[in-house]
Amino acid sequence: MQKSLNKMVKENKDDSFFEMVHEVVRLVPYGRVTSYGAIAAYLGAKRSARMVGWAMNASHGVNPPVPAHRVLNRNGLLSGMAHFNPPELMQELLESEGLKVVENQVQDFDQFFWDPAKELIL
DNA sequence: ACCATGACGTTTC
DNA sequence: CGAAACGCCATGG
Repeated sequence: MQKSLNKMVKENKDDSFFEMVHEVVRLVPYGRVTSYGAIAAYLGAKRSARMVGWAMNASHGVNPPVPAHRVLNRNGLLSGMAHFNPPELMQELLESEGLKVVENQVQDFDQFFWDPAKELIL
């Protein structure tokens, strides 16, 4: 699954896809959330939402840090919580930013939704 | 080139 | 509401 550390280090100059994803996620404002699909769409590959999620897998330990807790699936579900340490951390982070989470789902998701393609101006 | 693997998304049952 | 079937596509073996 993960590249060998050796290869990782050797290629760490590119990471193009991961880099872009991380970049966008870092731009998500405090207290706002977005979705994998929105990010993928913003990057021009709206059918590659999976790749976005995959990129998040590589967001552990990168610098600067990536606020992965602000990235949810299309339903506002904390689909990535299983990858946090501990899993409850994701929800706690969101709640600490003023969001309400019930049953692993962000309330008023559409209200806090931040779409890079619409709110971000290059 | 083929196959498996996903922090996804949409549709259908 | 949950589960499953597809579609999608980058990466790795």
